[in-house]
Amino acid sequence: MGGGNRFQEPVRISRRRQVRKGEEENEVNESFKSPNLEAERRRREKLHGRLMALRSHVPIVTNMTKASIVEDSITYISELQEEVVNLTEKLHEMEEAPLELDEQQQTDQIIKPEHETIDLKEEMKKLGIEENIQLCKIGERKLWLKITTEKKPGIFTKFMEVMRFMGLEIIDITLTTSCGATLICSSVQILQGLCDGDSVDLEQTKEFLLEVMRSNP
Amino acid sequence: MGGGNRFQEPVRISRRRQVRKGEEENEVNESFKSPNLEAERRRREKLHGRLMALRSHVPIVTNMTKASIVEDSITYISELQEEVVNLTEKLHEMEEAPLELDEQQQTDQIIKPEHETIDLKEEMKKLGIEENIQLCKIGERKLWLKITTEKKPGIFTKFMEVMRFMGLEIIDITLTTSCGATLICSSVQILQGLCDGDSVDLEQTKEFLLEVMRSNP
DNA sequence: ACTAACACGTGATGC
DNA sequence: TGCATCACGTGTTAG
Repeated sequence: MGGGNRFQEPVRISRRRQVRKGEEENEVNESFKSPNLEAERRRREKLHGRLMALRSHVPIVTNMTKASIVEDSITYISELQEEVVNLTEKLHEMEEAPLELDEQQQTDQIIKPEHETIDLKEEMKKLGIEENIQLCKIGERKLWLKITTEKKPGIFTKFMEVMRFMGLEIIDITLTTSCGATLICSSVQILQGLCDGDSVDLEQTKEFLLEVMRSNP
Repeated sequence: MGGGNRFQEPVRISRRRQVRKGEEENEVNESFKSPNLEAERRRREKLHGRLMALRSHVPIVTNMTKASIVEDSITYISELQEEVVNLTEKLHEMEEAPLELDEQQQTDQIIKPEHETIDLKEEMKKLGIEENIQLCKIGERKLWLKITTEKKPGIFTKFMEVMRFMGLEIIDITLTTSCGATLICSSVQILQGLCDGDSVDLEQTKEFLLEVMRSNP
């Protein structure tokens, strides 16, 4: 792209002093003829301004030249259009399936209730999920715990009962079921017992929980 | 917007036969001077083509005039940009929380843990929390529900029992206690009953839940 | 020297 | 009659 690139600055002073000849006239005119001279100027300015405005709306400009501005704006419009299409697609997908998950098997399970849960435990082990309990002391009288286990109908209720039995008050809790497995995260407040002086016997608590969770309802 | 609108068709035959005068020359030239005449023509054609292409990319065109084309393209770009912003916003909202909450009072309350539990119910009412249940159908056999209520020891267990009784399987759930109030958000799968042909009686379900939650343990 | 891009003034063309 | 827009050819400037 050679050549004088930058927009040429307006001149305004009639630098062209030319002679015009009418069809049958012959004499030389220094005079000024142009009924629409000013109008044309306004038109040019207008277009120029519009182009500059357009340029300001386009993030990437390869060249300051008029044609390039228009060209870049075209490509930009195309990009925007495609982006809009993609976003709407994604959004519609999301509306149908609010949870991300592993896509496939997940949604199949959730959307079609169908036959429930034959061989949950095996499915879980196939997928590499194992029964697991983690405990963590996060405060003087506070615990955080994570439980992964197979999905059983009464598991959550049982968990709540155990918690109450152990004198643990639920501060907050989240439960998620997926692929025949259940994940529970919760932080609890220690109300009574279980507090051996200053410390809590985490290992013992963990074993107890594990045992209870494993026993069938 | 008066004036010759439609693009003027190219003329190509030099219809202007003018006399040019050099700075100090005076004689009349019929001759052809134009080193860059053809180049200029190509440039014009180029810009023209780009403008037409731009016009073809913009759905709404108020006028065929050059300035209008550029102007319309600007507004179109703005619309597209805004749309993109809106879509991304919506998408992000969806990723974080599948459904909107009431915002305000909620977050304000949740942030301050402070002193525990004297006059729970009164405190809740002071802060403007009222027992509230929202239900929302988010799929063929799926419900989303939000419950705000006062903090009661057995409320969560009771909730689980009620869910099981109603044939609702917990897909996921979060519980948060704060300032003597409890917030429960959950999405559930409808296993049995409650499904009246295609639709679910949300209002009835809601009333039932409300009643159960209000009754003391 | 050569090319590319610009602003200018002009005649023409519809409204 | 104006008025707005166009294409054209040109002089000019910068790479």
